[in-house]
Amino acid sequence: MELSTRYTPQDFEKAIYQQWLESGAFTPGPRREGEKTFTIMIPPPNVTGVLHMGHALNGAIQDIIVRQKRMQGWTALWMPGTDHAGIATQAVVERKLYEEEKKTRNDLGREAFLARIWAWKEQHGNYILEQYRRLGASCDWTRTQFTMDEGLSRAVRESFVRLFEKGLIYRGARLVNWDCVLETAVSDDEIEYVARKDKLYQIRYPVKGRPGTFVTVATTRPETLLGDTGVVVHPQDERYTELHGATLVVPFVEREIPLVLDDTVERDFGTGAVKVTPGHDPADYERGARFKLPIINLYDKQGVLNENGGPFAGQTREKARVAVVKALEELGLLGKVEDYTHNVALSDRSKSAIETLVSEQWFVKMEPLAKPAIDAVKSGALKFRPERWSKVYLDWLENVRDWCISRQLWWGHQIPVWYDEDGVACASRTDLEIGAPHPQSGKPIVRRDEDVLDTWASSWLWPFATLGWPDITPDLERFYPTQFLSTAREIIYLWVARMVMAGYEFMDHLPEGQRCPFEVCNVHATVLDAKGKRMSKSAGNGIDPIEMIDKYGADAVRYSLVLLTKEGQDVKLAPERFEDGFRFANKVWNATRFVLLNMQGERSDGTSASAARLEDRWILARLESTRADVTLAFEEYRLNDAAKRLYQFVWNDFCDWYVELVKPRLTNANDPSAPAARGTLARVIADSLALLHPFTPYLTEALWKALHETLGEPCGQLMSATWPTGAGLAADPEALAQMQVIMDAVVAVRQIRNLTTMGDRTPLAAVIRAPRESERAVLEEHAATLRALAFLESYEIAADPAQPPHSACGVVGGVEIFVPLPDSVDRVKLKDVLEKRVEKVRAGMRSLEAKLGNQAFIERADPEIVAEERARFAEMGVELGLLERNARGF
RNA sequence: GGGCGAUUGACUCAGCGGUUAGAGUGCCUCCUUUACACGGAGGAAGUCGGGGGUUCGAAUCCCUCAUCGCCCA
Repeated sequence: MELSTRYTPQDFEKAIYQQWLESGAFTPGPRREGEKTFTIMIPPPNVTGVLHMGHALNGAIQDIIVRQKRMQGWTALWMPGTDHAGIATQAVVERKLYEEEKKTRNDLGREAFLARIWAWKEQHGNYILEQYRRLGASCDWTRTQFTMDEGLSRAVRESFVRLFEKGLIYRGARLVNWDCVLETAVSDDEIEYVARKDKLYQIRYPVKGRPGTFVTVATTRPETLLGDTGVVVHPQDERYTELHGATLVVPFVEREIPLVLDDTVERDFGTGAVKVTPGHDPADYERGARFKLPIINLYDKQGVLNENGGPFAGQTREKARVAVVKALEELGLLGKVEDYTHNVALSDRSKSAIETLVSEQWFVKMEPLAKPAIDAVKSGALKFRPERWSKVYLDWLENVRDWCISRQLWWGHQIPVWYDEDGVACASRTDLEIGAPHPQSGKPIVRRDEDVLDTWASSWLWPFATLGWPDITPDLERFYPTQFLSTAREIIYLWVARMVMAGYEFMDHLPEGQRCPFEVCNVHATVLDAKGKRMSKSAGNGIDPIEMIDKYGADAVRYSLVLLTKEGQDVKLAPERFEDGFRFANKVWNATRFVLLNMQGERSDGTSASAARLEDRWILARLESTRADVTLAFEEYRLNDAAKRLYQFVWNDFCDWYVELVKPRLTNANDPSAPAARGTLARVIADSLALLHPFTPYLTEALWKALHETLGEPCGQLMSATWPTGAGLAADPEALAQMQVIMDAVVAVRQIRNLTTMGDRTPLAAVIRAPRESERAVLEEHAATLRALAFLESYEIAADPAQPPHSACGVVGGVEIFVPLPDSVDRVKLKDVLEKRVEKVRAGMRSLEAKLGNQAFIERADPEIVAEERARFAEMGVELGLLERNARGF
């Protein structure tokens, strides 16, 4: 296979993905005796979703991990799917219906409308999963799940009925967040807070029986005064002492309400008097409950004032606000009106202001479910990465509130509850007929609950419902519990905590210790834009991952993201950052190309060839330490460390040094060490491709094939190959130390070349003074290597040779390298360099000297450290001596 | 309002108790040497946000302040 000189991912990514799919390697094979399974459940994206950079990052993380485990021989499963995103999807289809046909869902009726949503889902619902494929995701697509599919639906119903029967589900009138546009309750988590410039209105409440006396309160929502049932002040607030026990009168509706003493009031805020509207504010609701204040509901489902609105009944919230303010002004009850910026709660979906109101909803009692989920983290059964997120998780669970699970929507799992004529509810695993007898009361069933369940009421079952639960299927037994979950921080409560609760609650066929749905919860970085702001659709500052994949290739996108994100640390991302990964991919491509061009159709065993030279041993030792480091990093899910290590190995060790070292051996046809060089090249590049494969799967897969074709070796695909084991490799500290001497010497000569602006090719002679046997022996033995890399024409190595006249000097440890220069070359810069280094080493020695002269250090520091510092001091002394002597020599 | 994180060369980030503080990009000089100019060689560039403290020793631990940001309410 001929490789182009440039890395062009567009040429092969699609074909390789197709090859993987056809090979069936994404699907775990048949069950094997003693197999270890490794499962990742994808956080199911919304069916309406479009891949954003957070998905891309998270997708890359999951794929990298699952691919590496697969290569290590685990039975690896990455389970894909989508959720039905109740409100979001219904809203999309409703909008479309209105735009195209000017119809509402009510025009169609429930059944016909649901058919429309299904049709939409069939057509568009796979979009985001297709995008995951572009990324290279090795999900088992044969198992793709959707939360509205039959399997998940059965699980949802089973879980509901079980909780209902246990008394953990109840119906009650509670304060809920109401979306007046979509006309449904929404959970706390479907709300976003937006800072908005508004007005703070002061309102004066007349005190009953004391004309001319008022209590002034401040509010941003003056229309809610119609629902006020009290005003609170702090008992110690002297401004109100004489009004204790007074009764106030709500304007317009003439309701008499008490002035209540409450020591939780912040005296310093505003006027110190606070109106209480228990029907429409969560804090007021609690306060109202404590003082047994009545609850008045002002609004209907659309946010229009009802009969309790007195003269304002029939107006919308917005209109009523204006009208109330105007009327207050006319009555002289309006005080100061100030500009005020505060956070307004908006519905995620409709972006309308959330109204808080009391309504009948279904709730799940969370406290009993939370307990095992708390223990899971406390006992270490579940670990967060980074660890600090466990605190966020625990805080939420320890203060958990009951979960409002009913939604006034059509798209979703309809609540499996039926009522008899008295309104007695029962939950059922099978549908009940209207008219059939109620299982408890025996009276005829008259209706089914119309509402559907919150989407999270299905996705919290994801880790086991996707594996077949409520049946205890072979898949469930094989893949549950899973090992790794990776997600965004904002759904730690929404999803992660609930999945853990569900695991403990429903996996009761397993012993307690095996119920937690995953061992590790990885909380990935948040992707910010170049200015450090969160990427969002509304801000329009997002970078489209697919656009980046088109431009740079999926491998570059994956690698760049991982290179950029240290575990969980937020990342500022500009589109140009993807060039990092692209350049690296190009480097890998060309390094492999170099190897292929030099192979001679065979793969000699570089690791045992007698002609192996120092650089061969060195690069193999570097390969081994890289392999070990990368493998360990994977075990600890430190992908950033692994990616950086590989970058450094491939680019610096292999390309910059080894390939250059080996070139002369390859071009010389008679060099007996050429086969060893070729063998080493093949070994290193093959292992490098394998180690890189999880990060850059497409590129390495393509190169793997090319390599083996060139070698004439049969090979399977890389994604199914074995993770490098390090067989035949050794740490070889001797080779590492010896190469270091050579490399330092090469760099010293190069520095001289650059400083004297002599080109790389100008032939130079060198005289090397190496009084120490250890260094001299290495330099003598590998003089040819040094000569080749430093482009030396001649060289002389001795313990104490004479310094040639008019020469430059480089000092490396105890070694001096003299390079005689033509008279035309100005040596001033060389002197500067030496003097600068003298200063630097002196400074280093001064601080070391102070340290070693400090009695406390000698006595209290670790003796090993003291010995090390002494040795370092001595070594620096040697170097300083040489530097000083040579600096003086100018 | 509560919690968390960040602050290290021009930029993006590593380093988290003992280094003469690192990398990539950018910048400067040189090099078209047959893997790659999406390249190679060399170089300049940082009092590690401010102030206290702990320690023989602090970029690293503690306190505090400031700025930016994220999550939650």
